[in-house]
Amino acid sequence: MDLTDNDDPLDLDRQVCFPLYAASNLLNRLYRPILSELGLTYPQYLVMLVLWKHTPQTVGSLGELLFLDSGTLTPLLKRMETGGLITRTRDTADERRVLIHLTQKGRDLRSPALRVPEALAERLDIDIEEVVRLRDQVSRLVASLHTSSQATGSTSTERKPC
Amino acid sequence: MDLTDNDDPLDLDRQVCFPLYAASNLLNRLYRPILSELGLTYPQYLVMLVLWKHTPQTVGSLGELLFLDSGTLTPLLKRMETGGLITRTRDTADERRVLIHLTQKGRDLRSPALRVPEALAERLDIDIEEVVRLRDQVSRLVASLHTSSQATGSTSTERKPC
DNA sequence: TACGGTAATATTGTGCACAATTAAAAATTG
DNA sequence: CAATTTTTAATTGTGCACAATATTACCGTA
Repeated sequence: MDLTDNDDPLDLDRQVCFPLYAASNLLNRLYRPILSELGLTYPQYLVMLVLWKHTPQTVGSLGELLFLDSGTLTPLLKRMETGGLITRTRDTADERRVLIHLTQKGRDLRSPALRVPEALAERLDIDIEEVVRLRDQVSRLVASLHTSSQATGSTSTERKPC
Repeated sequence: MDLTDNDDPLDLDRQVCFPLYAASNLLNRLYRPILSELGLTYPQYLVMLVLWKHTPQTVGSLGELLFLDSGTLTPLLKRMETGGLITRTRDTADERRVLIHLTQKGRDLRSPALRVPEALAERLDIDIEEVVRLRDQVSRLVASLHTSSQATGSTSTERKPC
């Protein structure tokens, strides 16, 4: 039953990526009914988190912060524009850029969204200390993944399986 | 700069779910070119991991192991059948079930797939100890998410934000 | 001031992921 | 055994996620 007591590199229990994949799916499933009351999907909620912090953003700046590209963001932002949460306008100073601004409706959504974290917490059942550790460890992985996706070369000697 | 030095519950850096979401996307992006050489996507690779371990499976048993439902698996398995990796046949003993068997081509794919973990490891740059800790912590989260998605009631007093 | 190169966004096509619904077979129960 | 309920998978419709490509705008230089 020990997860490490196994020498098959293709055993599901030895995979690092599968728990991350499963956790992401399960969390999305948990968020869905909560966010649907606000008329948001999870990636749309992430865009709102960024915009509530600092406006305007461009498609590119959102993509850097959320690790998404225009192929994902452009249609997503169009749906949010249709929903009346944001505006998409070409930057007159640089016509290549598209500026994303919040509408009043988008700003007003922040207040009810403040209850989202606790609504989610009600559906979970984990020690808060462990969650903070988990967050910081996954964040380090994300940072590592982000840099390794840019530079193919590596300097470390210690490597790891996934 | 401290991630915890912040009292805004809607700050992106305080989210637990966002790093998991980002890590899942980034890992999938990393797997893609490696698995495409085998003609697999990441969820298809997970199905193969299960089938290489034990055959046959049903749509339901695969769904339980991978936390996916028939809406995702049915079209995915049809593509794998079209690709010649598996067969889908109704269970004669219980006509509701669909049995998933490996074809010879599917079995033969295991040998080249043995190199997938190391191919992925080459593109990462993390200490192996930390990865094992991460895997076990995320696995506990997945277990917790799995149970909390079934039973709405909870007994713990300590809750956590996300 | 054309022009080659680069940067930012949009488009296209494929494959998930899921809620909600449907369909059919099996199990249960009166 | 007939009616009801449950189980299993498929279908439908929406929204990501991404690679590859296209489009348009900026930028530098000769």
